[in-house]
Amino acid sequence: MAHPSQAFFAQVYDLVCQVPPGQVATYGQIAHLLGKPRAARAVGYALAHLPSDSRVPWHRVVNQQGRVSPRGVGALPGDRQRALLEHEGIRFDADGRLDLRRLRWQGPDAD
DNA sequence: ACGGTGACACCAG
DNA sequence: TCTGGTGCCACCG
Repeated sequence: MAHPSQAFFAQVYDLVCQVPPGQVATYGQIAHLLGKPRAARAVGYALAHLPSDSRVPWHRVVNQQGRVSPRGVGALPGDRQRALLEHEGIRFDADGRLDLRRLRWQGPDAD
């Protein structure tokens, strides 16, 4: 919370914290739930700046294709996200995609 | 105030 | 389906 300037970040974190293990949300979905359907990119920006010691389940947020977004250039971090998800029982196909239709979080009202 | 940047989404070929 | 272009939003010098 805190300074109004960081209000958006706080809202993103609070919402992502509500995504239960074994389920996932998309950047656009988070933006929609925050009342800003066009802010998907900003959601990604917020998660990208999350401190490493954070308890926010950032790995449960994937892109609309159901794949973990490549970070940076050489980037192994994507593998880390995938590993965390697989640890929660989520399966990936040969193309590195998960079944969004089956795993997508239904929103704060659903849980 | 302004322009560049990024873990995106959407649409046209 | 995949790829490239475009729009969008918040943040940072």
